[in-house]
Amino acid sequence: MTENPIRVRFAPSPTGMFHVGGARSALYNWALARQQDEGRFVLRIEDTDAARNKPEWTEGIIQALAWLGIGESDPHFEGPYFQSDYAEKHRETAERLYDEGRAYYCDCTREQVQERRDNPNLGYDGFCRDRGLEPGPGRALRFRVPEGGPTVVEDRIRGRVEFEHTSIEDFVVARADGSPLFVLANVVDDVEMGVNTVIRGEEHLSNTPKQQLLWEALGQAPPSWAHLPVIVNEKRQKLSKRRDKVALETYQEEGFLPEAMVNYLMLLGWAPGGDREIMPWSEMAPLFRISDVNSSSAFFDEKKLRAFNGEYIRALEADDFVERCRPWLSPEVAPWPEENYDDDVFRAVAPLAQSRVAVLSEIVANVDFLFLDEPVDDPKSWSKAMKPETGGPMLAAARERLADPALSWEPEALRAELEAAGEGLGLKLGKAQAPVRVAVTGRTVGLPLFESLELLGRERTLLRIEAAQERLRAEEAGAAPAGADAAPASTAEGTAAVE
RNA sequence: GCCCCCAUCGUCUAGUGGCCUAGGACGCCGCCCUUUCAAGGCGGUAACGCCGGUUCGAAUCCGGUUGGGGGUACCA
Repeated sequence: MTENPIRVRFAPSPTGMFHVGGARSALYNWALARQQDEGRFVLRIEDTDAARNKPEWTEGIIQALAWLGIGESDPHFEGPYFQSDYAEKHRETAERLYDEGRAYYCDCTREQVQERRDNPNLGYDGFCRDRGLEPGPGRALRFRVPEGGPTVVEDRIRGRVEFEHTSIEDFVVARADGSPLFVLANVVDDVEMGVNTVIRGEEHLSNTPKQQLLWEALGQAPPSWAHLPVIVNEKRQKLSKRRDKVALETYQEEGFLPEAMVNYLMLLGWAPGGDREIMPWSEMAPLFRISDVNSSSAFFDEKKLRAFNGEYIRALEADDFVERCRPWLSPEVAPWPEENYDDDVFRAVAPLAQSRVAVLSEIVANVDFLFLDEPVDDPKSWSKAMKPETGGPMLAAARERLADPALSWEPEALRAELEAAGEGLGLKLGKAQAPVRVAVTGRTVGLPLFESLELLGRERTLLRIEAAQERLRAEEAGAAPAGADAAPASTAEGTAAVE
């Protein structure tokens, strides 16, 4: 027997941001569509809510999908379709439901329904079921839920789920103005587009019996359903736009690699087996089985995502890493004056930074000392490294040695000089390098120091050490003898600002 | 309230009656390496919610319970 090729769909509504849950859902759908030669991933933009819909939001959806590797260039991709283009079909279908007695008009207001029902637990009471109301102003169209029995949803993740018809109210399928509701429009479109497999979030599970009833009422065999577990925050609540970090775009801006994001997202509810987690999409996608997806909710763990991202970054070819960093180095966003930037210098340091960044945006803090006029002022680093007993003396010793014009300005020699300078003060290299590092880069942590100095150059290195010495002297002169912890620091900052 | 879903380390998961004194990964902790920080290497911490059944045998099957979650719109 030959199976019909799978037709899945991804049907986001434009909201101005792309939800990570939607991203996972899209990926699962995409994996399935690509497993069959004729498999199709249908993109439909559910743009009927004109009130909150902007054209650029649709573009955002397409771009986000493309970032994930889902796009128009692939033959498995179909669309995008726009729900708004099918408005006529929606209305026709609503009429048809009415004509065939599967739906009826209702003029009850919410208040009337509420007053009438004896049991506040029930929804609509079916008051207008047999009143034979004609279409007209103020009249919504309600689906006539069959009297007996349950509707059984066969879910490929959850198995058999039964909904007694007594617990499904006669739901509205079209508003009084004739416009269709999600529950109807969604089904009509799926029928129209030949969708045979619906994979979506668990929040839609309770819509499913209603939609299945609709498919049947339209004389169609319902699709194969699969409801994915919700993605939750640390408090185990569904990730919400309002309170959680859910926008794919945000992760992209921070410098998460799409490969890492895709890998991580695939693992939220599913595992390829064999104790493997880091796996490229090309290997992962063929292994994906919808029936193997977990049914319990999954916490979106950014820590683990970062770990994955770091792995992917480290695995990048050196040149690729440089290219991927570019967006954070561009003049529009970089903190340094444009003319200070030197691409050769960046290419030279990049390999040192590659194992040190978990997300690409961190590249900036790693290399900014090379392009800034002055190193950043980080008070914590300063106070930690510039202890009175060691800071000044170490800077002085370092300056003297590094100023020697005979010194060859390369890492090994620089190391030897600083080591010797430290020895003279009874400091091991670990301690000795700290004041120099802070004087030159502004921070206690960073790239390997001697390579950094080499790239910075003798002149700028010496200038920065001298500037730091000056600042130290100013602090000593200005520091109140009774000064508390915070007092010298603020004085220091004030001094630095004047410079 | 009502309908529905879910339940293995802190987290994501492996596990579909014996291979489990429960495996991997992230996190966390320790050690090594080391010019800082990373990276890397080595080691450690830590889970089958609870109560009953079924069975020679249960993380795996059944019932209950507790606890989470989703949905309850003329939103999508």
